[in-house]
Amino acid sequence: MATVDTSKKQMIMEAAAKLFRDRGYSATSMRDLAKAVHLQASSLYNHINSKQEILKEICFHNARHFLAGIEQIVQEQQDPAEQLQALILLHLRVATSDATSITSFNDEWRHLDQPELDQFINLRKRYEEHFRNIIDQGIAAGHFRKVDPNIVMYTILSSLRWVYDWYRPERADSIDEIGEEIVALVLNGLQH
Amino acid sequence: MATVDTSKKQMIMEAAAKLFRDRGYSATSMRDLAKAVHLQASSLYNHINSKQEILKEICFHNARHFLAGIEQIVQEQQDPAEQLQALILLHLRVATSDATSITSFNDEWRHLDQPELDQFINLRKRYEEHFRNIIDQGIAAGHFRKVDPNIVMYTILSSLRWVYDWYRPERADSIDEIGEEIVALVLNGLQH
DNA sequence: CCTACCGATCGGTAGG
DNA sequence: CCTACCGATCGGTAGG
Repeated sequence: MATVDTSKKQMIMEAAAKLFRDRGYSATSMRDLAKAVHLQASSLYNHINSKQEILKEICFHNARHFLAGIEQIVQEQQDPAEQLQALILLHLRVATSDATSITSFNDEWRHLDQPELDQFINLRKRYEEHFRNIIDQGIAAGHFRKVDPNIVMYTILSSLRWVYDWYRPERADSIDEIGEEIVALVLNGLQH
Repeated sequence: MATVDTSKKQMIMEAAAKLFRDRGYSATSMRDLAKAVHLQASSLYNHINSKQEILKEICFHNARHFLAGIEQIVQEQQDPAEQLQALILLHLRVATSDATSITSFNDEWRHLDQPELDQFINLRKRYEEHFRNIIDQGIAAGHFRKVDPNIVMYTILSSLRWVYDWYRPERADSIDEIGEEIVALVLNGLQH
């Protein structure tokens, strides 16, 4: 007995991610969420402990995913240009497998309470340091032009972020084609 | 008599933009806003009509600003590469002159009620059509590689969007230097 | 998993 | 510009 419980929690988590993405954390009420999974608001608390807890799980699940991904890339790939390409594909792969949750992760983390807020920001900083290192090494090795690593990093990260809001699986272009275009744009630029 | 009223409303609007940026529209209460301008919540309503109205003014002020800007660029500049460069500088100029309001414009417009929500989305569409036209013409004239105009547009728009969150006037780099780096990155790419 | 309900807070109004 | 207050809604609990 008591085996479907985890899947019910999963359903709640996914409905919450969708609502957080569409309306934001603050504008989503527990009654909205309850309605989405056909429960009374009070019944949600048999599966989750609080609204904050849902946000925490979404944010840290994705943060760990990205951090583990970039650490693997840094270990496996040697060439900075290849690392950068793998990084872009990592973002796109995560985006397509878990698009709703990642938008909450991107936009709603600021509603985390302390101390989780600081913990989250630290995970993000660790990720960004890896990212900057890749660019620094690309410059040092002469593969990249002498650019500001911060500007390049934020330009790439934000262009990938947009894909989550914008990409719809029904579209003709596969996500790989979009990835290749972004990689080409960043590496080779727009001009002939 | 009654002359300082407009400046008091301005103070409220600016405080609201800052709060909307930092906490989001829904998580900002009228009591928060009142405290920021040293009033009682009820006294706000001598200067503004509703919380929605504040959001409306912020969103449409910026939307009109961008639309007018791109229409002027399209008329004045001939070369697509120059138009693109002028467009990037437009975004950065708006960002530095009105950084807080623009973040609300970017992130909080979804909390607009109807029919303003649809009106806003239409303004945005008109802006994006101009943007795509510039890229299309650049490709047709042979100035740009054969890229997906949508991907290029969103990559550029989102990389500029990030600057608002990230740029602090105290920093060493001037906004023009950042702009030049982004223009160079988009036009020439990262690789040697 | 539900009914019934809690104290707190919300956007906004009445009236001066 | 304030005091006093409205009905609605919030996240969450008690108890079964």
